[in-house]
Amino acid sequence: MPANKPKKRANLRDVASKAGVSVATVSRVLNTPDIVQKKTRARVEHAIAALNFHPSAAARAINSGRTRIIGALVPTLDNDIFAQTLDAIEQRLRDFGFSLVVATTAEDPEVEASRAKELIDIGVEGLILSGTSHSSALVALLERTRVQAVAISYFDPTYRYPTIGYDNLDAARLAMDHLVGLGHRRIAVIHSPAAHNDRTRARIHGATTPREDVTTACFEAALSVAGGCAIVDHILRETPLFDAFLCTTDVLAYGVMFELQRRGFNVPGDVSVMGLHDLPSAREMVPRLSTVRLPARQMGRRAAEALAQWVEDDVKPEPQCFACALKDRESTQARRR
Amino acid sequence: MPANKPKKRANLRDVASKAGVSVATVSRVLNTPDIVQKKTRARVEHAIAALNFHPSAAARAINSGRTRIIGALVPTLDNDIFAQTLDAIEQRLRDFGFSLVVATTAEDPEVEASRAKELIDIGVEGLILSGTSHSSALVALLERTRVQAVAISYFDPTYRYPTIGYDNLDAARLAMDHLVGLGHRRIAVIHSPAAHNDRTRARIHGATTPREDVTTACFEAALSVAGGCAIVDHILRETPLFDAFLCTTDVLAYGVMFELQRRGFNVPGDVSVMGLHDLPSAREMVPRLSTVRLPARQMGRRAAEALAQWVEDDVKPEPQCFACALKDRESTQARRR
DNA sequence: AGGCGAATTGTAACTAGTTACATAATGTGA
DNA sequence: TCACATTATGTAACTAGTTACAATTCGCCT
Repeated sequence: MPANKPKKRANLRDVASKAGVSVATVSRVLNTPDIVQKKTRARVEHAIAALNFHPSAAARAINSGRTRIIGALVPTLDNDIFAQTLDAIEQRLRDFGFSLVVATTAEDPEVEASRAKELIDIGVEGLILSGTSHSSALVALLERTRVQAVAISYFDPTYRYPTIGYDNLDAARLAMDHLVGLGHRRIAVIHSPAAHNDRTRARIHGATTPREDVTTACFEAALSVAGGCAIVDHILRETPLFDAFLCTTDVLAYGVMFELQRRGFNVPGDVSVMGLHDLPSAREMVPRLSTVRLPARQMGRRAAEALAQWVEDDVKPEPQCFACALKDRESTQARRR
Repeated sequence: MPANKPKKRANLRDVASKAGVSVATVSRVLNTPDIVQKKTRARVEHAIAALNFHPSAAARAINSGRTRIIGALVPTLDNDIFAQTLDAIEQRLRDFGFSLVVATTAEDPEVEASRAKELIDIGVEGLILSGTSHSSALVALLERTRVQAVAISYFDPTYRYPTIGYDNLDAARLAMDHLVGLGHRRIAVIHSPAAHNDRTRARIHGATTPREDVTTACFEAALSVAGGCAIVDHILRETPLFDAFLCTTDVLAYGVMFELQRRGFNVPGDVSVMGLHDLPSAREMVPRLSTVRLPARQMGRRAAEALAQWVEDDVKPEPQCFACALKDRESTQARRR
């Protein structure tokens, strides 16, 4: 068989020789078409089409030193806790001409560091991290590569990277204030695994700040609706019913509420349930879930634009704390006398 | 002020001269360290550390012609319909050494085509599409650039790109069979916007295939839990209660069920509700949602590995259809006589 | 017709790596 | 101690673009 054409992708030189012009002219047609004479341009464009030419992003990146890619490291894509934030990030990054690469960390700092390394290896110009619990390897890596990073879902103005988030402790306290204000005294705090998760720890902290006459008991559940169901099952096996359940995330609150209802308890008649996040369905369920609204979309938007501007114009963003808001709905009510 | 150091990122040449070796040696230390003498290697590594050197991904890509990036185009990240699939894709791609770039299309083929263009411009080696409704611009683009693509969430072995999904029509029919088998005769089909969405249309089609004695009425709702609530509100305003609601996605079923319950209807006592997807919380809610399980994770895994192998070894994957399974739970029951 | 300046286009040197091939250094056996 | 094979390293030419600068072309005015 005769050597069949290697069918290699055409490059700029191929186009230039086909069109009978120099590489510079082709490059101009690509980048500043208006400074090229119409006739020449047409010839080049014809050659481009004929050769099926597509410029190589890598070669461009090598010259500009820019990839216009931002990476986001999130614990998991498996539930919708990050959905709205990621959606907002992706859309806002686009406004600035950046693309988003996503990697999941499974809530493990070592995994996170290695994912970060991979992202940097593919050339991301900035990273969006979740929270502030990161391995020293990650910090060293960012230091070394001078890749910019912002941390979301947490607020700590003293942190080495700008944090763009909300006050988790305060959000939980807001929820607890509400429950205590309704007269509840024995409150179960249901939280997701707290290891390596400063956001969860802050929420637990906010929920368990000692208060007169109030007793709290913490229970760790798997971060899923099923996890919320399971922990209720566990609790009811061991303990008399609490006055109220404070869940550090809506996902758990869903499970808790479902399981309580399944067992015949009336929410909020027999027991109040609070969530934290205000996922889209929280206000649609029955009863509508009382929760603390986290500014997920706002935060995503702001983090995206802050990072984009940092990368683009080298203006380090200020840390920013968005307010959380109590959403008093139907899953909580005053304690029965 | 004296010319401050440009602080440019060090490159391979800098490292070479600092270590007193050639660029080839530095490259070897990076890629095949074992063929470099220990002493030399140590010297180079020291220089690398001293200069804070990190190889440029772009320069590597230019040589290998590889970026090891795969792009995924999904309608939205806003709800959790794609969460599990994306999670599975991301994880499986990692096994093959690929990263995932995500872009959202807002269910609009024109937007999709332009996002695809952007992804290809940043150098993705393959694309994961949702369904088979795509603009001719997108098809032409893929043709031109010879970027491989697989389509998920749909099965059509005749489609120009390999489809790795499930039979939407059949899934809906499965649900309808179940409802009809339970004796329901007046059935409302609640679906998300069908424009440009072959998956939704196939489901509607499957749900509305004429059957003796059965009447169906279709209602389009916004794709959200709130959309499901709103459509129930609308329906109850106009029409006597249906025997059953068949929702073409669990997200809508959640809303439908919540709103029915809120209005005092007993599900499934007064009316049955079926979903389609089997999202993680479907089996946890009260009553547990009867639905048809879509193989979201499996499909994501398979799509990722199929595309990875296609890109890597040039073996075009076979279309693949995963089975859907009826999940008969508590939100459906036989029609009251 | 010659000169000037603006508009186009071309040449070649960059960007930051990889790698084929050549060369140098070392080790081993006769 | 020489021959030969290994092993280690260097040189320079690649990859695919961008761009500073030089050269050419063209129109227009005198």
